[in-house]
Amino acid sequence: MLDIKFIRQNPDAVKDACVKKNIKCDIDKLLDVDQKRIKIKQDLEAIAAEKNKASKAIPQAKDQIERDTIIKAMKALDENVSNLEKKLKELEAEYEQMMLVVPNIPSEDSPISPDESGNVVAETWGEPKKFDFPVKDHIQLGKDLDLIDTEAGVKTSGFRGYYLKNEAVFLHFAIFWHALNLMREKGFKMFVPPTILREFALVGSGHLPAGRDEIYQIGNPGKLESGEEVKEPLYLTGTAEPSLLAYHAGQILNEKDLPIKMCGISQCYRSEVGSYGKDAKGLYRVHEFMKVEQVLICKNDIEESSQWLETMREISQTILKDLELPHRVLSICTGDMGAGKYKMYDIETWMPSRQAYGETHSDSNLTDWQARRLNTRYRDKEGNIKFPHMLNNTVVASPRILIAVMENYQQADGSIAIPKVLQPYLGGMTQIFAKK
RNA sequence: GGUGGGGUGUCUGAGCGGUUGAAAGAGGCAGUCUUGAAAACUGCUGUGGUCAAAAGCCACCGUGAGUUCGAAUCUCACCCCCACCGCCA
Repeated sequence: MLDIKFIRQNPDAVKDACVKKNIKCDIDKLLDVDQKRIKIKQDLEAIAAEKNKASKAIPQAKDQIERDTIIKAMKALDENVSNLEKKLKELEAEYEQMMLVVPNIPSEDSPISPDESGNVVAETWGEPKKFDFPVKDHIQLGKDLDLIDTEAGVKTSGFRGYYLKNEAVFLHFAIFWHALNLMREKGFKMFVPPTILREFALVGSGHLPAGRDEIYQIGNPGKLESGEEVKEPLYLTGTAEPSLLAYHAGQILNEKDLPIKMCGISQCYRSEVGSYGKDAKGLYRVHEFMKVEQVLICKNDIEESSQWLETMREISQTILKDLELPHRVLSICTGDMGAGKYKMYDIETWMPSRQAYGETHSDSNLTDWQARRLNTRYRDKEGNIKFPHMLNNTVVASPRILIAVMENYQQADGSIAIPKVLQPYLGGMTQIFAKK
């Protein structure tokens, strides 16, 4: 969410952001609704002030007659109130709905383009390996070495279901262990956050209302006295980011406690309704996976948060470098970055079967856009209350990262070598062979 | 799932129809004293809106609705927390 005062003063900058981000949002209408609601609020406040004054006079009234006169006057004041209140309620609802859609202003250095074709390669690390034998994809490797079973997965859990098996299970957790250790060294507070979330957390992070289709909703049945069922909507989150950020929702933090560096490991759920045809095979696009996520809350200082965006990108690249996986960094263009973002990088890791880089990480600075939604604030040294900047980035997500590991580490004999850094987590295992 | 007790500011905690935006204490900030510190004493210390700012005004005591001239206080529903019982990884 942007500051309404900012929108009032800079309507053109906001409209420009809508165009660059390819987001439909009628700023003129928003400002019109804003003005109307302010006007009604002022009228109601004037009435409330009169009523308060009269109300205070009642206990001082010297007799019943005087009291009745005042009460009569107050009732007269009430005449228009319910009408105005009804109107205000409608306007407020409309206003809030619109405010949730207004995008953040993208950074000056973000590439401008309506879609992902405008993303720019910012950095490349490592050379895609040349194989002197025909490469298999992770699906084939997974079958041959009995590591992945998608047929059974689909049987039990439907489209995009999968089982990880045997050494793949250990590989999966070895990667997470390695990631968690790195994050602890970097000074992050560690969390296993909840994945069943209330609406406000997802509205706060910006995943709602825009991403409603992407998110699984579950019911929390309760019963009214009448026997009617009521449900508070609950959602399965697609990332630890909302639960980590919402941890501080509604709080006023102290500047000396910033930055707050949080790291969460959680299961992640994505309905993927918008991508039925895409990546239908294998582990690339699945409905549930596990992810280590990093989140950071820092001062409202664009230079500082911009620096943290780079630092968080480096942390993620450290994991990929440890795993010796070739990868590249994309500077994401305005049309591909999402409404709340100021600046965004994706990291893509080389996947031999695709003969291409595939997205494995996503690093974003949302400045104060989320903090305003979550009402997370801090008091600076001068005592001013401000909204902090918030950032998030993938540390590592599996099984997607296993695609890169399995495919890049496959050997001529059909086995898979274990990356050196992971071997200690696997009891010194160096290679995965086909089972007899 | 059942029964009982609760949700008040940074925290503890009082208030249970009308000068209560809210006692008291703790904490925090500033000052006096002190070589310095501690102690003691004095003062200040919620958020948001109107609003860019001051004064004024308005709103906020878990959330939402209601009763009333007037609600932190009464009614209803919901959410959450605590205790005990039941069930359970």
